[in-house]
Amino acid sequence: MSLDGQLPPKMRLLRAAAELLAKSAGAPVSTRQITQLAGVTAPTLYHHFGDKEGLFDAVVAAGFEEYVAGERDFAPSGQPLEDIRRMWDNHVQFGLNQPELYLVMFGNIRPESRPAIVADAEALMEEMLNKAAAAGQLNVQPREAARSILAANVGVTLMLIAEPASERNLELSTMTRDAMIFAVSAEPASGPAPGGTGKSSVVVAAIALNAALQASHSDQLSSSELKLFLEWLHRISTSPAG
Amino acid sequence: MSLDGQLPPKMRLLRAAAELLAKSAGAPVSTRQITQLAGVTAPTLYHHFGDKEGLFDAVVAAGFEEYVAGERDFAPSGQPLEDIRRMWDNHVQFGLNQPELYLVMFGNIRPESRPAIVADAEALMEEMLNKAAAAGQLNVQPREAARSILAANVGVTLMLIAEPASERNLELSTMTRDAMIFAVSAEPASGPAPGGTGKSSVVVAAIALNAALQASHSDQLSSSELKLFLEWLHRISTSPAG
DNA sequence: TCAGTTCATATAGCAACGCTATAGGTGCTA
DNA sequence: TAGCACCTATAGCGTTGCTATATGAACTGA
Repeated sequence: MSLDGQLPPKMRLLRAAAELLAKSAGAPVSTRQITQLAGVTAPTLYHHFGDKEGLFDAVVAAGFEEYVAGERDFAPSGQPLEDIRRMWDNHVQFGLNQPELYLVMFGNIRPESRPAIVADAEALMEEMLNKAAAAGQLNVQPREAARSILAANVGVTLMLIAEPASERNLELSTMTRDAMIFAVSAEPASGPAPGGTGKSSVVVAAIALNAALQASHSDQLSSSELKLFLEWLHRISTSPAG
Repeated sequence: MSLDGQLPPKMRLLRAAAELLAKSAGAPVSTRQITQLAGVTAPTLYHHFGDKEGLFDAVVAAGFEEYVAGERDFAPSGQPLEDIRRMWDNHVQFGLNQPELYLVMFGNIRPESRPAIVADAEALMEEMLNKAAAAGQLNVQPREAARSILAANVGVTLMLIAEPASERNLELSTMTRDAMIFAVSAEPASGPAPGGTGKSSVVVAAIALNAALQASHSDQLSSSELKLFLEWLHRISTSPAG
């Protein structure tokens, strides 16, 4: 029940802290747990890391190496915005794979004291956005874009971590991701714009849906279902009190 | 040095906790501090609130009242999306005005345990988005839109709180805000949804009708008919591509 | 070779923490 | 007046982060 291999105590402390942090389902990890698992006593921890936070910072630094490695671990696709998309997804996945570590890294917010890790992550994203800017694909400054995208990325990841694993819906991530990337990109808008000048009445909405259904050929309903659906739609849209 | 007015101990505890929380610049607040300021002893706290977290939850509940009041404290502009914008700004301002309280409310993330406050805030935003949907101004489900917008809103607010007050740049907020609102909106002049996956007018119309039906109480269909009708409507409005 | 110095670890314990077993006081109802 | 429910206090438990002090090991210079 101890990590007393040949490694020096400093390493054993780091590994013990990381391991306990990963296993502790949100519960706080005590220095006594850590030192016991590492097979050392309290003063050793404070000799090497100053205090508990110093140890955690060191663990975070190691975690950040892994994070950065993940963020770089794919060949540039040649499309910077596509790479940003992958960075986003990697960020979310990192958070979901190691939620405790992620919370220490990005969730441990204190007023007026910015974790260094956030600045690093921003720099990483800004670097990638610079390529997009160089390719004329950005309509805002890379730094502002990076801050904005990262803020949303962290917000989404925190939300997903807070949800029960069974209810997690990654569509929240992809939707927010594409919204942010689209907003900073300079791609010329193309395609038809849906018309939605309707008022809030049920009747108007039903009529609009009716017209839209007639025009398109949606196959979400079978023909018999569609027939009945249209009949009800008609009944609603001819309702006197909308 | 104590809040021992005529108020009952329960109230004094609540006020003491709120006051210490507001003043403690990020530092943790102990139960001993709270009980001393309130002029009571430890068991009183645990009698009324169960444990420390229960007391904090009560403080948060009071804070949430204030938050909700702020979110509703403006006359509806008639333009739901403009109201969403104001909700966003109010959210950020609330966080910057009371960072400690905000961090307890939205920053205290633990894996797999969602703060009730988040669900409430989502419901609040979803309510507003329903109006936008009813007006045909949304191209995604109000619930998904609310989750996405709120996630980004929280992320931005946390980032701003973490920054030194002198460096805070609210443009981060407005930029992210407009990006999110634009992404979920179906405004004609605005172009298609991000990524080129524009929703067809059928989907927009179906979402609008759905919202309108929820809002009104049309009796044109029987309850069993309505149930099936809504199910089909859902199938249409979640269709991957019109 | 050996005293002097530095580094690294252990023993033991402090103050503060969240929390509680137990008991006493208060005010209401019967 | 008796009984009961509610509320608060005394005192203290176990755990927390951290440290004053001491001991051993390794290196250094004469």
